[in-house]
Amino acid sequence: MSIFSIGQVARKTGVGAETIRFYEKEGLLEASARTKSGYRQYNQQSIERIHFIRQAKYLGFTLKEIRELLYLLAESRDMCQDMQQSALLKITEMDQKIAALQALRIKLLNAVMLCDTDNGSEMCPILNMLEHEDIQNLPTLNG
Amino acid sequence: MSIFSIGQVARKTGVGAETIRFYEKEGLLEASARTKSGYRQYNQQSIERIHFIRQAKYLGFTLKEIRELLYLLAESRDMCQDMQQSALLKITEMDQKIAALQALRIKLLNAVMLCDTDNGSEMCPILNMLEHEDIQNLPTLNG
DNA sequence: CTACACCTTATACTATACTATAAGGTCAAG
DNA sequence: CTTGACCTTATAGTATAGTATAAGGTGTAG
Repeated sequence: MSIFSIGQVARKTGVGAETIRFYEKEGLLEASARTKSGYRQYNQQSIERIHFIRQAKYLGFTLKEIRELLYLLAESRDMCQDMQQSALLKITEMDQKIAALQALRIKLLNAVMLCDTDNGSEMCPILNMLEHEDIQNLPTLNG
Repeated sequence: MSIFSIGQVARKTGVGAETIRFYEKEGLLEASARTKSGYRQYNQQSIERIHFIRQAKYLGFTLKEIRELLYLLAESRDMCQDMQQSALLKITEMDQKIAALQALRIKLLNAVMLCDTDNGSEMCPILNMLEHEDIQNLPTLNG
């Protein structure tokens, strides 16, 4: 398994090296192994963990929440009742987030659909896009 | 149609009055009507708009993005081609967010399912919950 | 007409999540 | 054996999104 320096991980993940150190300080990344001279050493798993953090951040979770998520995901093997309850709460929260995003998506799509499709020779771009299947999971309108 | 003071709106939305003024300053809420003495006046629509802002924030959008979303939703009637493209981009982004959340949800659910269901007399809480249909849209595992 | 809750603006402070800088140590290439 | 790109820590600065405070005006109840 190959080992990466903080700079290499930074380039691979698109996250600044200072941010990676910051995540370590904040307990999102466990303190990595070090070379004799003190350089941090990372592996493929570290990179995936950073990707996970960025993704969760993008989905509206705070670093504190992401720390909890990582903990829940990591410790699943010996999860106690409390942790399971906590995990189920998170899952329910995600269900609600998904439903809310779907509603917002449809709202915006409806707004777009109100456009005048008869303006000149150009076809409404939304209809164009749908024909080319650039949009996945087309919902039923007003659904 | 009834009219509300900033304090009433704050109580109705659970958002501080200072935050409502802050949103106005940031262009998320149009400058509201005023009484002769200068008091802000809000209506039901203002309240819905604030709910929308909070919801979108919760879903991981920045205030800047929310300002754009509000604009796209409001101006749909005379949307030009550019705005439509912009709206479609947002919809695609939301599709990706939804897919990512669904994936994360399943990941967490899988982690929970690894629990030992034979620990004493108590049933695994996840199975309990599923039986009681507290969780909507049960996904196929590993799907 | 005076409390008291509420409103106004302006300004300052806070938390979160980075991002940059300084001062110095490491390491491979030339 | 020095140059330059990299690493280290510590500390300071920034952007975003509020949150609090000060100093004062408004409105209604007693």
